[in-house]
Amino acid sequence: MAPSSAREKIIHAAMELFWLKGYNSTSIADLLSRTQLNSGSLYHVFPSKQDVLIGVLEAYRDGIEEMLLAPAWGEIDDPIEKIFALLNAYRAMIVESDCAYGCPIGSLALELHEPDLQVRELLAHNFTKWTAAIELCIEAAGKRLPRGVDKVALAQFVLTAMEGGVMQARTHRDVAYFDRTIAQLRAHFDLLQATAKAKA
Amino acid sequence: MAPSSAREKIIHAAMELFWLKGYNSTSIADLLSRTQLNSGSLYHVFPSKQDVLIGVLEAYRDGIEEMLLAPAWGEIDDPIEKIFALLNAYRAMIVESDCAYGCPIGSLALELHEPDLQVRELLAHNFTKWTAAIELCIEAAGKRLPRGVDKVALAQFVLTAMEGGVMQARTHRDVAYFDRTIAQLRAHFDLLQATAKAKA
DNA sequence: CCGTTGTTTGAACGATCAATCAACATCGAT
DNA sequence: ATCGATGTTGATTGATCGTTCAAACAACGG
Repeated sequence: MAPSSAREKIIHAAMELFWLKGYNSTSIADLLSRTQLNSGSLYHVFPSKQDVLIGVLEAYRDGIEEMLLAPAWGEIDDPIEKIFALLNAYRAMIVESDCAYGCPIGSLALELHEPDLQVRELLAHNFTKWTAAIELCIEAAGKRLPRGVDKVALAQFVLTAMEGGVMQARTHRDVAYFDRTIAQLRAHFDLLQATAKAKA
Repeated sequence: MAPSSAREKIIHAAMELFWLKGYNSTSIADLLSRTQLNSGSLYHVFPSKQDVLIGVLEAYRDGIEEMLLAPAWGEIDDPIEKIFALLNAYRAMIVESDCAYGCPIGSLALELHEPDLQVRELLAHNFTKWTAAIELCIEAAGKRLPRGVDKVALAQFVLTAMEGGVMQARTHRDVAYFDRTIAQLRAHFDLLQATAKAKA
């Protein structure tokens, strides 16, 4: 690990702390003790705490391919299996944290009740990039899905299932809630594929 | 409106403020100015801020029938339509708040990162009562749904769709994201009903 | 009228928060 | 060696947070 700049250190620590404790519950002091920096250094790089958040959201946005999609997909080729492999990566995150933490973007999206325009747009952009990746999978599935299917809506539905499943698993501290949600989504995809086949 | 007790005033104000601003961002001072009470009065009724939260979650839990289900269902009899009528009630909440606020329980569930056991159990209980109501609808739908369908999982899937749809609508400040999610859920129910019919 | 019990008052407390800034260190360029 | 630019130090600030408590007040039975 190369000696990272103050900026990188802060972003790295903030990504973890915001995920663990949320934005409001993470104090500047938390970030300083974690990074071994002083407040002046932090404020030299980021004008305010919100700018740290913006940096974090930009890092998630720019890293979605290599940090999330690539590790989740590995050698998987089948487009529909790629969707469920991504969902399985979230499952692993849930299990790893004993059902305490879920999707960092989703948590922030619900925690920040009146975010600035810039923050809200970054949250939205993160969601959009996520669903765009799913959309590509759906497109690649081609004729296995019915002709008339709304690809945008279906991709957003996958995100919905992930976020809703994560929320319930976290609340009940039980992955089974996530698993049942994904099983239902799988059933939905199976039904779609069956109808596509029937019409062919 | 009868002269309510201090306890009722605080719970009422807290339900609104926690919904609008979240738990952490709502200060005791906010509650006091809203209720025109003094801090001593509040702490005479609730030992701590967390006890206010507990009171709020109990109020939601105990009021789900008459505050949520009854108004949403009105004169609707068809069990499957009752499900979508409930979802439509959430849609109305989203629109009314200009896509700023969603499900109060879901927001709290994601905002509180390390809640006490009692708080977590109350959050979970709220979800459970919600899905139990959906489960009754699914059961009432009887043979319109396939025999082997997992009723518990399907009910939780409805909650998933609601929470995920609300989250996206809030983040994008656009109800269309909620609508697309519900449309997908409707498609899922339609497919289930079609297969139930085909097998009959 | 007194005494008792239950409730309200609101100033005050210590903790913690995000943010500041004058002084200081580092270092490449000249 | 000197200088300016760039980055760092960390004590300090003022605001706000949840919470406390001695004193005052209200209601009511005896």
